[in-house]
Amino acid sequence: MITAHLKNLRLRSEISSNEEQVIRGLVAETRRVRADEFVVRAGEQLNSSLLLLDGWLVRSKDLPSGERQVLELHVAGDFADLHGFTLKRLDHDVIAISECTIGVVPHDRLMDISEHHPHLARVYWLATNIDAAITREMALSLGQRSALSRMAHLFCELNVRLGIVGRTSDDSFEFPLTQRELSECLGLTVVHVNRTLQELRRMGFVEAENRRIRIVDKARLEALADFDPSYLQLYRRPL
Amino acid sequence: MITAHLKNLRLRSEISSNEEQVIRGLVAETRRVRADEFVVRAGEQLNSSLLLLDGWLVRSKDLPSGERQVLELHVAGDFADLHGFTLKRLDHDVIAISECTIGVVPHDRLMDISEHHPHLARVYWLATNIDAAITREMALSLGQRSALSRMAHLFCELNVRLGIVGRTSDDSFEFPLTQRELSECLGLTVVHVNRTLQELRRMGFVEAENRRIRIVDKARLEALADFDPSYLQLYRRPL
DNA sequence: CGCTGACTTGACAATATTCAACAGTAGTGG
DNA sequence: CCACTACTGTTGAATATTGTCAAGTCAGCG
Repeated sequence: MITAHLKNLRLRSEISSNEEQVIRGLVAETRRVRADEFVVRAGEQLNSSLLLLDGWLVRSKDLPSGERQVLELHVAGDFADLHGFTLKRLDHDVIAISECTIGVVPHDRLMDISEHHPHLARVYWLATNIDAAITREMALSLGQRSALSRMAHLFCELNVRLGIVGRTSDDSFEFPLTQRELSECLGLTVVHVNRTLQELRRMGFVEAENRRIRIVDKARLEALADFDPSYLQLYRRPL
Repeated sequence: MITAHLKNLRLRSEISSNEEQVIRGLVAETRRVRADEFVVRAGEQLNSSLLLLDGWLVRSKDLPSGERQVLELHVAGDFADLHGFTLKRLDHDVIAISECTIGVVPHDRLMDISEHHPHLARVYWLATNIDAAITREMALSLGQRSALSRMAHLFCELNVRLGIVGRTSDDSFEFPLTQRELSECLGLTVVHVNRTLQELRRMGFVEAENRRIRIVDKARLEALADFDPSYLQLYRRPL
């Protein structure tokens, strides 16, 4: 299960077999959570971080008025709150979208990496920085892209990220979000998401049914989305 | 000049005098850049990071169609691209808004911290994570807040961040952005920013003239913005 | 069978954008 | 010193995009 996580790391930098052993020793226990469960609440004091082994999580923030914005979607292999190691209290909630299997990583094991494995510490620093890059791209979407382009962009990104961890087949992937949840990702209302999704279908760019997205015309979808995956840092670098 | 930077760090965690010496030795050279100059371009290979000593910088991304979104505003004391140390290529540009003084920090000095000063390495990891939290709050603004509330929120945030580094007096601060640049921060058109700013003035919440913002009614501005500064992590924690 | 939640549709309203124009200011160069 | 240019801020009118409200279908489930 942790292989998805290793794929993510190895795509971006060299991991020695010794480091692999350290990584394999990170998870102290495995938790199973149900859909819609709050996994971490904003402001709560943390002493462990969560490695998502299977399922979907979101980071989200609420306004007092009740509106919710999803700031990042997490899939298998992602560290959902590695930034909690230094922040100690998150500024956002972490909520399960589907049933999830989560590896609990105590902060003292991350502290051990920080103290004794500087290269691996940089690998994980990089991981939080890639995370931030994904959030920046989302902010660009929210600020500048139209509803149609925004939705297209999200599907393109997920197709790449799920591909890395072997969760796609032929540009299609499981997508457990309801249209309400999707609307919270895109900063739109449910009604408008419904219409936008229909438009993407009508144009023949995607199919969406049975909690599954299939990208039918990838080239045109990417053009519509202005999708350039370089923000995902899909290459190996020395650290 | 580096004292602003130290204030930012010390607000969030303990810095020993030995660590302070290391920090004071980070800047290899000082650069001066003019307003509107591109300081870093997206995709460019990096071997140093930039500590902003004075002036204003932005991180921004462009769409092929020419729209620009500012993803973060940087003021004195901020590391503008510390994440470049691990990323090696940024996903965004860094552009000077005003004339700036910038400390150039070679990556080999950061590497030295990573290898030999694990606590300080965590302090800087924390810094990039706080940065990401600021971006998340901006994404929340872009996705869920109205134009009026979004603008109010930005002013509240800047008032706090500038206050930390001693750049405010009595809830007022220099604000060198044009309305066009402000519109790129807020994901709005210039015309709409003009009207929104007038509305904030008309309501008696802020004054804005001569490249300066004065917050007149802070309590009501913060209420309008739903401003809760906890995402800025304004407390000292053990690391 | 009657709920409930997810998805869908239509009519209408609000928010923000576009386009066009003009005033004021600062800087440039003759 | 003045004409010229360019940029910034401002305003009005028309338009587009997205949101709101209300209602209805459909499937799954106790």
